[in-house]
Amino acid sequence: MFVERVGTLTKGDTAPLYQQLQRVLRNAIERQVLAPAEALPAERDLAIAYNVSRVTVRKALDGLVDARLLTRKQGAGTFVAARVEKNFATISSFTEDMLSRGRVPRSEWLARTEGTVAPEEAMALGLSPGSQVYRFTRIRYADNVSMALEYATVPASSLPSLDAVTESLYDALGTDRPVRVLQRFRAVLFTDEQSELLRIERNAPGLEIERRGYTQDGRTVEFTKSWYRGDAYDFVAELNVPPA
Amino acid sequence: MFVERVGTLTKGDTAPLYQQLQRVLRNAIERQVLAPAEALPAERDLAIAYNVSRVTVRKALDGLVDARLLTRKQGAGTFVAARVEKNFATISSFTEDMLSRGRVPRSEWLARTEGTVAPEEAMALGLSPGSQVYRFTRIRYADNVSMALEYATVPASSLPSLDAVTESLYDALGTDRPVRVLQRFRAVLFTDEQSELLRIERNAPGLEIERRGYTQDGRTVEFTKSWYRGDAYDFVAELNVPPA
DNA sequence: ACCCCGAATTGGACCGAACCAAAATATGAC
DNA sequence: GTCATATTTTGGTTCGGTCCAATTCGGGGT
Repeated sequence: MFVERVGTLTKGDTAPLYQQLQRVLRNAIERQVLAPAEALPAERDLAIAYNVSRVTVRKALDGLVDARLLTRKQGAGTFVAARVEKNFATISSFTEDMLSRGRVPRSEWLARTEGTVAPEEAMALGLSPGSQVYRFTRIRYADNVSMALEYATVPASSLPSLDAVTESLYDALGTDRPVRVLQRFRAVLFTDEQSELLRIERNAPGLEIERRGYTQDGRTVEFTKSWYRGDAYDFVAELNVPPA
Repeated sequence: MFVERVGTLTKGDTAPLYQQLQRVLRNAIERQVLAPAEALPAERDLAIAYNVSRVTVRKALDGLVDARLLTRKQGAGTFVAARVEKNFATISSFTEDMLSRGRVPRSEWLARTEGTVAPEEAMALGLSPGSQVYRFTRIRYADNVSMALEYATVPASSLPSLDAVTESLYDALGTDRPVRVLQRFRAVLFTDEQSELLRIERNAPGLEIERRGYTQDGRTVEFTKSWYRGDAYDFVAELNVPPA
């Protein structure tokens, strides 16, 4: 039986059924209990097997389909994705990014100030002139190797205090953590001043990244400009086509 | 009445109801008939107003919510997103990218060959050794200004013939068009040879982009490595957090 | 063996209905 | 007026059904 192979829904679990089903299937796929390209039982059969309605099964599958773990073909069936791609891309802060690569992040503070929004910031953050903002300027290190210069601006309303930020800005933001960011990349040459701060040779190439972070409800909570060392940093991103 | 303000479902339209509802709402939002932060009628009321079931209303809203056009708050209501961001990011080929910026794309072919996969390509494309591939090498221009050097590799099985590609590779791919791409960015210095091809000064910064394109069903159909001029090209991307 | 066609299977779209949980609002006590 | 509390409103989850459309597959005919 399918249920025995992949696992059952935990009795007593208060989470929504469709999420439980998702978890069970996701696990099975990740540990290859369900082989790539393998067909799942029909939705109607899954519903019977797990004793839930087909609507619930579909809602569970919906999530896994747009997480790219499954593919559906009308008339044919639902299949485990042929090639399960890793959790690539999907935003992360510098801190999290480094940790996920097995490196130790560290920051050297250059400045940490409170002030009134500058015009450019007001535009980017969608704030009215005169609003208070916090600014954070840091040199970022990974395993004690300088990686980037970072200038972050955050609305004062999104942080309890100026020194709420220790290492990770995103941790400090808490519920105001961005769920979505827009980034602009371009290649530049480091200025002499920047080279000195990062202690790298002059005229080295750098990746200039401008980032705007948005909360769930669409507020802008982060405007960050950074310069990454071209020789030490790769940025990986996933893009999708618009849904037609 | 709400329906009069935003529009009605077209009678006789054979498209699924939830898609029609989506279209109507999307239009209203885009042309500001529905103001940002404005609350929509309750789902139950929408269902009555449009004479569809609440399930259908929810399915329509679901789509708009994760397209960031709406936000939902349990107990409170559904609201037009405060800040409607443009269709940023969301992959496009060089051709489409340039057209959307109002520039005229052009290519200068350096090579167009057929051959057997190289080890690096086989790995990237997930092909077995010995498979046939097409390779396309071009200099890309926008408004007759050189923008990038591009080396693309595609499985022969995804294209009818080597010369199916005229300007846009993605057009030629047809149904095998990627719906998702993974990109790696890094900043580098152009080599002397590259500088010469692009007719730019030596030691200029460039954006090195490695791209893998995936079709709907997870097959890799594109492996492209390109070098963009740092002074002429900005790349914008949208990232999301994983769904927990 | 091969090909065409109808039947069975499978996902896709919809419906009406019910109950839960969070948020907003009305109510009443102080 | 103020504040705690009950009620209402709103989205969130789940059910059992029905019909449609793409795909697959078994038969029958050649």
